[in-house]
Amino acid sequence: MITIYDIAKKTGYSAPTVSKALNGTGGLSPETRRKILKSAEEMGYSPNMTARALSTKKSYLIGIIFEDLYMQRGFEHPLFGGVLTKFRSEVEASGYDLIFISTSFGDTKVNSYVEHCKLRNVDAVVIINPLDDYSKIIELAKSDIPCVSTNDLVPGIPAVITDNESAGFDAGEFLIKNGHTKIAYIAGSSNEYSQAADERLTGLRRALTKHNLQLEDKNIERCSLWTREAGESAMKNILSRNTDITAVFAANDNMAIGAMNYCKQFGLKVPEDISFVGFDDENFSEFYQPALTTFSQNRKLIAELSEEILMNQLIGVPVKDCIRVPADFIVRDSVRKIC
Amino acid sequence: MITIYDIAKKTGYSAPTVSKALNGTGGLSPETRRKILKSAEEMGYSPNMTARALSTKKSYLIGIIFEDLYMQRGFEHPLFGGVLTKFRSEVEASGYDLIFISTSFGDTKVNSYVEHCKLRNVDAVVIINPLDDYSKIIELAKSDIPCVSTNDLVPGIPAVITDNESAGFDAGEFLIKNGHTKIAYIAGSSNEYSQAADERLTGLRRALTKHNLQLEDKNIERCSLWTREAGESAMKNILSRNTDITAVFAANDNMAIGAMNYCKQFGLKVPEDISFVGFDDENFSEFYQPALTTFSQNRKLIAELSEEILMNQLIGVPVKDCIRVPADFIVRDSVRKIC
DNA sequence: CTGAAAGCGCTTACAG
DNA sequence: CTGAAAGCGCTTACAG
Repeated sequence: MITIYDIAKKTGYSAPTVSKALNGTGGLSPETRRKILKSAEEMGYSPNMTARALSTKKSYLIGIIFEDLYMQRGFEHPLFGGVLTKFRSEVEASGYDLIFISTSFGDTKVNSYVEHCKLRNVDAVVIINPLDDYSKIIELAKSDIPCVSTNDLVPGIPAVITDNESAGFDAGEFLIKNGHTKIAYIAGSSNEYSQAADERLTGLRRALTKHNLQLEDKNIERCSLWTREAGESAMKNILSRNTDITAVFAANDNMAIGAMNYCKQFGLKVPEDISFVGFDDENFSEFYQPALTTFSQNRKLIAELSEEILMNQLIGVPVKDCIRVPADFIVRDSVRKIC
Repeated sequence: MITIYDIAKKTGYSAPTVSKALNGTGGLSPETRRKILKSAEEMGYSPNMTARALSTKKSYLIGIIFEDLYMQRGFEHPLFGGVLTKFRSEVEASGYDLIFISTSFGDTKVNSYVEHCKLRNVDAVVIINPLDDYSKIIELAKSDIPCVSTNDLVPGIPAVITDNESAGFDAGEFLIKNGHTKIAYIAGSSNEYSQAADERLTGLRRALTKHNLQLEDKNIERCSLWTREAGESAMKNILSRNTDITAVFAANDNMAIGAMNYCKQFGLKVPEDISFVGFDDENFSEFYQPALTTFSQNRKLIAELSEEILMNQLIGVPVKDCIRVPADFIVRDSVRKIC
């Protein structure tokens, strides 16, 4: 490993001068700067970020909070995986590296995101998806570490989130346009900070209201999970109360598929007897029979905008509290037009 | 931020003594150790890994090489995403953090994995999938940085890889058992370091030979990519030469689906007229019509074993050059039994 | 059992 | 324009 002292010795300058040449700071003469840079190049010098970080307090490290307890899909999660892929390429182009932040770190019993961030000296963090225990995110929001969130709306943390309400509205409009009036809604849980399920419902309601229709309570089913099994049991519950619905908006494709499977078992044909709209555009959704009509969240745009927000915070430019990103509606074969 | 000097001042001991207490090193009296630990706890001390790394040369950082130029699926890649998910949890339990390593780093024109590793002082690196330019991996293999690879076989780097040949053999046996004798093979490219496609072919050949059958050259199609489109054109080429094959082993599900789509277009029914076995068990494969018979690579085991190999290298325990991990065969509906 | 000294590789005032 | 000094937070010989 070659250091600035090696370069200093070789060129006859002092270490601080070498440092300034390398960083383009300080009023060095063009000549010395050139000589130092040339030697550095020849000697194959590369800086030690650890030492630099220690003295400047800037690590060029961005922490990633990425968990998926809940869908258990890890990096293959239909939204989070895609966001991370694009976020990584953006951040690397800006000269930062990505490090995973957890609530634990080996035997040093770190027990919070903030602590792990301090430990590693990260400059900022992107919250792609946190654990269920939001107290640790609140703690992070209150710290002085710049953050951005791509899924949750937490006070004090700028967010870039899919415009769920508009998507819900679009789903409603589409179903109504296709002649459906008795519509059901199924979704997983939401909480104070993660409200996608509620927002999609609000949008759906707005569309129905606009057309003087109603979403009856008995046609709404909320589960704690967002799994296929949850979709199945939600559908079962709805059909046990009410069999005259003609369409279902499911808040994710997983649940849609569980629900459609149940309908088929129940003796209903999809979409002849009952239509479906999902959410997420999982890569299996085009292959399900019938191919599922759904929404694709704009993962790339979410990643780009959140990276921009982080970088702006790092240079002190004010940022918006929350940017909503439209989802793309993908029409396939799971909705039937009824006259 | 509170440092060991703060603890030193508060307890009346020196910084080195505090350091020793915190690390459990040096022959401190139980009493001082207890007092220092207690104060550290009370003051909410957490160590600065950057400073520690600078003085010890140990960062507790594992570099991840993860690219997917080739399938363009990023973290959603059917093999790599799952390996990374599990690898991360293993490594974190061992007290290490994960950082992404690229061939570039901002304006400091880092241009190699080794350089990026030195920059960040990583203790070891896991190669989940590199870029096509293997010279940079060779350079890494020659460096003194401990590595493990989960997909490629590079001299000097221990590897944990799916037992592709056995899987190919199993695919062959299964097809033969179901009465197929005219079998085709389609796959993407391979190279010196990444030989999955060749290995699967070797296994298939071995099964055929065992039963005195032959895999004719005109029934083998190799593409540069592993995409759906590649599968489609491979199938087209084979059918243009020879229409009496009854089964195809495709080296990944993507290609299998492209090929099946082409067959359908061509007027062949799957599996009535032509049977298929794929590889990877993508999450859409169960939904394709017919549901695809395929292999699932054991991502969790690959991750566990490779983490173990890395940790062993870190403590100087000798490790194996290459461990092969069996893939699970998943029988669905895409192979027909012909009498 | 404890601490003074030096060092890890770098940068930032400050002086000249 | 250049360099001596001090410091970032920690650890490792070494001395007592």
